[in-house]
Amino acid sequence: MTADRPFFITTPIYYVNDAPHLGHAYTTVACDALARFMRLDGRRVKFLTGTDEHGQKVEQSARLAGISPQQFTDRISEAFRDMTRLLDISNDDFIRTTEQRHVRGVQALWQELERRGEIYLGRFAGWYSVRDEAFYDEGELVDGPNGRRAPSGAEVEWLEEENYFFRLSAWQDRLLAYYNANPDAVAPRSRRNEVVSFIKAGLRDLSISRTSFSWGIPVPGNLDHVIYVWLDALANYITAVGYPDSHSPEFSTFWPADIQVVGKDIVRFHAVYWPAFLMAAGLEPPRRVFAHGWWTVEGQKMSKSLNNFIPPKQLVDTYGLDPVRYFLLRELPFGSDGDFSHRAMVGRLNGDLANDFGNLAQRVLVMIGRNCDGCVPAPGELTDDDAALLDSARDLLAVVRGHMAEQAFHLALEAVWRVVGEANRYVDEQAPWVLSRKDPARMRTVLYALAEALRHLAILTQPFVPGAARKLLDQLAVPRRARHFNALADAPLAPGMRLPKPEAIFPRFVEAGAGS
RNA sequence: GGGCCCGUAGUUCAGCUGGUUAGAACACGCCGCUCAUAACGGUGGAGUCGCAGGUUCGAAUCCUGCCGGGCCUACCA
Repeated sequence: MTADRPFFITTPIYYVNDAPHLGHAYTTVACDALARFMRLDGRRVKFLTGTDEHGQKVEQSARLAGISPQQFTDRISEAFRDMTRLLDISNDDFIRTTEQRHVRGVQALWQELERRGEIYLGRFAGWYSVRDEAFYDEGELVDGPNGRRAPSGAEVEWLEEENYFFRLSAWQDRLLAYYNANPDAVAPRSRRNEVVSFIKAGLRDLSISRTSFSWGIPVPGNLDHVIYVWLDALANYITAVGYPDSHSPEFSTFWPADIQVVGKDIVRFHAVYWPAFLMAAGLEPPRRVFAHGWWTVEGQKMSKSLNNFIPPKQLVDTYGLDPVRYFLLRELPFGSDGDFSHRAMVGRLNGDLANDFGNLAQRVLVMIGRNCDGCVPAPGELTDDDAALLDSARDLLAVVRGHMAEQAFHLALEAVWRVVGEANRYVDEQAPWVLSRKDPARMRTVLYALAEALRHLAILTQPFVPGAARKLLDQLAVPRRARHFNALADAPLAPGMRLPKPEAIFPRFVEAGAGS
């Protein structure tokens, strides 16, 4: 038993410059599935998400909108909270970098780094792009029509700033040693290799303060500077568990995080800077940083020019929440890039969900309703066929658990659906509609085996399609307290239990305008 | 420029350290069933394994070159 072993999982905190879209939904849903899985498996989970609210771009966007940065940030941050409700996200906390607990924690982290001699005051000079909020090397600039530009095409200007620096260069060897000793600390493997070769290429000290804008956390002891947004943002993962009070029960229980899920674009911040900051402050790095891939939409990259960012609300309104969650987790290996298309979405929804799983539940429950007085039937002696089906269902937890330990959602779901397929074959082979006339006792055994298989499937799919799984468990009259993974083996369906009238858990998607 | 990855049935992809007729899912054809959300089950056809060489008794699987596509290469969710 994994009694109460803590599990801390985080999404990135989302930058409030953008409205929530498919990409944010993806990261968040993946974390939610993992968090729900671990809770059902008996772990004590803390699942954190939130918003990143400082920086020059936010300051500018607020000015454009004619409101204060705080008002601006309140508004967008709320949109992300709306998204968690929309997607039925089970986060235990939602942190904002403008909150007092965070500001205090970041300043404490700064002072700790300073005390340990990891920070020094220097000068930074380079080509700066306001739009990108980034400095570029001479060699990175490209020639444009109006002079030299950033690789992104943004205008650049020569800027010299007094900056505080973090001694990142001093951590190169220790980072390499860490990743050698912990080969799974960055996943998937290809990302780890990228990170390692990046570190091997040599690390320069990192500028960690800015004087060109003020919407940020002030540097303790020097109010001309605000703390660089990444040092600010990354720290949310520890300020949310109580840092700087590193002896608090919350902190010692949950830090280091078990897994921090990020998009592949920000893997370097999380796998190079972040562990360096932590080690420099005397703290442990996260156990794993997992970088997932990017979605295209109908074969095209999501971009501002195409304006094809899909709002999560639109997806849920069109397909329903559970189908969207299922699609995101089933369609491609976590870590790979993929394409979101209407055609593929409907294929999964009607194929996997409605036809395979939903219809299986329906045909079994309807037969029970008609032939067993609407009560869980009492089984007789089991045949080898019955036992084979039940064994497959019972073996599923271990298989799924193994895949979830590696964040292989698509394999976990594939394994579950193999049993769905097996159950459908079993229905056809046993033909309970024939048995209802010829051998009612045998029919009851068959329907019991099917109902019990359904119970396993419903319990195991809770992390992925919580709404539909809940409906199915209700229809099987499984009590709320018997829905965790221990109940799989401990609480089989009780014959005689009255079942409610069955109702489709995954309605088919019918194209608008499709003839009747 | 440097580093890394990929190119396998109509489509999306599996094929680990080389070894009998190259697999799955979806789509398609045929058959069965009729409990069910016109769902389910069975069965079948379909591939020059990017191209050209090489190593080997034997390569989709190793090596070289070429063509095509992608990713990383320092402060941008």
